[in-house]
Parts: sequence; structure tokens; C-alpha cells
Amino acid sequence: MGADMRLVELLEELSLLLELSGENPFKAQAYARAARTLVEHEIDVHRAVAEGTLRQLPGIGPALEEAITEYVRTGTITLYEHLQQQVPEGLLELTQLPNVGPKRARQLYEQLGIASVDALEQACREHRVATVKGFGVKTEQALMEAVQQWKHSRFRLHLHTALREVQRWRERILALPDVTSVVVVGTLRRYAEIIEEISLLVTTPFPERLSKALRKELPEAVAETGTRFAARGERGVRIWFELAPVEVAGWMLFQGTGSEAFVAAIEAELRARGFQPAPHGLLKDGEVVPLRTEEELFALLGLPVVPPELREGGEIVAIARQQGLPRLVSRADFCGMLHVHSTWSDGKASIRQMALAAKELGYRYIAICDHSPSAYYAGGLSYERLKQQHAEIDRLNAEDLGIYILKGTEVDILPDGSLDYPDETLEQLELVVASVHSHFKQSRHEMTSRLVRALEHPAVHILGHATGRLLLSRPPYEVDIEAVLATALRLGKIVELNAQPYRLDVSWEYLQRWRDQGLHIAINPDAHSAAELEYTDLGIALARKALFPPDQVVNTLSLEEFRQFCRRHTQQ
DNA sequence: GCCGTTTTCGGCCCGACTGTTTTCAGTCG
Repeated sequence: MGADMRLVELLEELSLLLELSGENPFKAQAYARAARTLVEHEIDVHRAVAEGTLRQLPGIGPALEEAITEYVRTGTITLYEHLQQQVPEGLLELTQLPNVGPKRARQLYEQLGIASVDALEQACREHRVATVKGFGVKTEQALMEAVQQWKHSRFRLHLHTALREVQRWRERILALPDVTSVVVVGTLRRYAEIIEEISLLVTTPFPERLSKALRKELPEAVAETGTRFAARGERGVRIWFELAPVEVAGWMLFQGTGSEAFVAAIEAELRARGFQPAPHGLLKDGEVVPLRTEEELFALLGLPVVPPELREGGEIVAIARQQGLPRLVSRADFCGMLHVHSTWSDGKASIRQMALAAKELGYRYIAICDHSPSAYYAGGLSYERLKQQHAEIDRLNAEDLGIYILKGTEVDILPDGSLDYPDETLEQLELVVASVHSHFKQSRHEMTSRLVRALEHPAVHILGHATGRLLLSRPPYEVDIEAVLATALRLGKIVELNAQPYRLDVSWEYLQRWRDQGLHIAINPDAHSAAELEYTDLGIALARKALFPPDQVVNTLSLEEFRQFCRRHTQQ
């Protein structure tokens, strides 16, 4: 069992509240660090309290032990309750804005009485923010932009958060009587990168009865119709529930999944065959056609079932009709887990733990790619530490863990496009992923030349998260990504589809344009913990959206093939 | 608040960047 997430969230918020109330920042950090420790060590706090083992954990001393013990006994922490009374609620919201930390939030509150993002927006409009000491006109403008960005991303979720949210609601709804199934539909079923609302299709033999039960279970939900309800979930995201009789569940699933263009294309084919599509059922001669599954619907048209992630547009219907669905990369093709971190730099798990976790997931080899020296904040490895790491990898491989560990690096691309290790060091590595982690504000021309130069380095195999975007928080840096992808293709270099749900970089739309040209990609979790290895699956879904076949995804290569591929593509 | 072959007090991942200053504070990765 993992850590108690409510406690973890409580400790994190407590840390922020301490900073906001002007406490010693190191004291505040101690609470945040304790929260991380509980997660990383997957601590069952109830057991740890019972056994009195909390103090053995790094960063947990007498005060944290007492706070956690109190939480286990009472469900809360007095200090937290106390601070919550003292610190205005909106200050936490303010710290979510980029460039607003606890200090500035406090200043804005004390000087201007600002205690919410809305109040900050108003103050910016009235140019009151620029009058505060330490703030100026530029800061005011930047804050105004940050407010707009925040309002835009409010109520939106990253893919993994949305999937977790679905899990929670599914369990809750499945516990009700008369529920046959709860299936996610909408953009989430299609694996959109950002989820604006979650839609769940609830099938039942008795829609009216379930409607009543649902109303009772979710009193806060708003009923749009007798069979359609809206509630609010994680971070205020809207959750739709649609009740459907089992006889037409397949039709409703198809309708709910979309996209509009895809539904229209299928409906056009149905009309041509004498069917009349309607929102709540497919009709033929005025009678509802029973369609319990999507398979039955596609079979009506003599089409293969189009996987949900491919349904962004209508063109796929014509493709499926004329030449069948292309063979797409899938989880079953995967052998290699590339680009993962370990405790040698900023990862949370040891090399052994990461390797064994990857083996459990069915992988045959794993490339440990920790950071290089310039990424000091991430504990980047000096040459000496890199050598030590290699010795450990040799020892682990000698143990024969049932998965082969490759010696890799995620080397920083420095501002001028050179790499953060000397050539002799890079030559000793089996896999070189090169990524940008600093100096994001270069001009488009500088950034493009920087990435091109990195790709031209003979030791580089993979270009990591090439646009630098962080979904919902940071736009990509200025770069001519098309020129970069063209260079990768020309040199036979691999472009990463970074599967971190915050990144999903390079985006599938860009990759799709270069797929036909023969671009090779690597789908990498960039995992910092064993749990994050599973992000790979999100990346696979997005590669499928871009219609990548297995042979253009290097993770599908066997170990020997992968090594050959790397050798071939770095010999100039 | 935590920690300790720098050890019971005084540090705490360090440097870049930005916008504000006129020598630095706050934030970020």
C-alpha cells in the first residue's frame, strides 16, 4: 500500500501555509520534504505509527512525528487547522501563479489586501500593483498575463490526473445498484493531451431507477435532463454522467466518444445504408436498432473498430474503408524502456528498483539516463560519479536481473548547442539523450541552431522533450520545430515523445507530419519513480494518434537491434 | 524543523534570470 495521499496533501499545504504566514522557510520545507518522503518510501503511516518507526525516516524528527501521529489518531493536524484560520484562503491560489511565491503573495495581501486571483486581476487593471515596493510595470504586466493563463487552465486536467479521477468516480458509481458498467467517453477516451471535462457513460437496464439513485448519491450534481448530470471533481473539473439503457450502450459509447468530425463521417455512411442516426439511438425504419457494443456498430458498416485515440477526424474512416486500419505501435510491441532517472540524480528510486519495476512491466532492457553536471539542481552527475554509476550498472548486469541495464545519460544542451559532457565521456555511453533544461528565453533563431547543433553531435542518439512545453503551465520555447525535426530525419536521429503527462513533447500533431517521411521516435517515460514508468502507456496512445507503426518506434527493437540502430545512426 | 567524519549550532541543492534596484530579492529549474 502506498502513502496516505490525504496526509501528503495536508503536509504540502501546511508547508505552503507556513511560508505564507512568514515562518522560517526551512521549517516550511521540512513539512514538504516529509510529505515527499512518505510518498517515495510508500509509507503506510498507520503501521509506522503503530510500530513507532516514523523517526527512522529521513527528515522526520520529533515535530513531524507528532504531527503525523496526530493525523493518524484524529484525522487532522492542529497546526494546520490553526494556520488555515489565520491565512486567507485565496493566498494559496495566488501562489499557483508563475513567479508568485509565498513572499510576493504575502506582500500583495499586506499592501493591497489582495487575497484571490480575481482581486489581483482587478488590481492589475487599476495599475495598483506597480505601486507596491519591489513590483513594477513589467511585473504588473507579467502578472496580468499569468492571471489570464491561470484562468485558462483552471478546471483543466492533465491526462493522468483525469484518468485517476475517473477511477475514483467509477468505483463510486459502480457501487450503486442497477449499474451495469461505467465507461469513460469524450476527449479522455480519445487521449487528448489536456482534459477540459470528463464524461462517463453509465449503462443500466433501469435508467429511471438509477437516475433517482444517482440524484441521491450526488446531491451536488446538477441534472441537465433526467439521464444527464454534471458534478465537479478534482480541481473543479466538470464531470458529466450520461445514463444509457444497455440495449443502445454501443451507440451511446460511439456518440459520447466523438469527435464531431468522426461521428459525422460514420453517420454519413449509416445514412447511405438507410439508417437514421439520432442522439439516443440508431433508427432503421423508425425502429431503434439494438447496439450493445461498438463492435456491433462498426460491423454494421463492415468496418474494423476504429480505436478511440484515432477518432480525432473523419479521414480515418476513409482510410479504414479503403486500406484497412494501419498496423500501429502498441504496448505489446514494447521491449525497451529508455530515459529513466534514478537516485543517482533526481530520481526517487534506485537503479535496481527501476530495473526490476520495468521488468515486472514486461520490458527487456532499460536505459538509465541521469542528468549531467549543469543540471545541478537535479543532482547532475560529474564524470567521477558517472564512472561510479557505471560500476554499479556493471555489478547489476552481472547479477543477471532478467532485464538488461544500458548506460545512458540525459545530457544538457548548453546555450550554444554544445553538450554538457566532453566527447570522450559521451563516447563511453550506450545511449545519449540530449535535452534543454535552461536558458529557455533565447531567440527562435538561437534556439533552433542550438537544437540543430546538438543533433549534429555524433554521440547524440535521441533529442529529449524538444519544445520544452509544460502543459497547463509553460508554453514551448521559441523554436522552429519543423527545422529541428527535418534535421533529425536527415541525420537519422531519434526524436523523443516524452510521455510525462506534463510534457507529451514533441506533440503528436508535429510528429504526425514527419511520420510519412520515416522519422523514428522513442516513447520515453522520463520516469523519476517506479510508478512513473507507466506513463509510457500515455505516450503510446499519443504515438498511435499520430499513426506510428511499430518499426518507427525504437522501443520496439530487441536489445541487440537497438544497439545496432544506435551504432549505425551515430556513425557519420 | 532536521541534521551531523564540517557535529549540538548554523546551515539547509546553487546559479541564472528578471525586474527591481543602485546592490538585491524572489522565483525557478
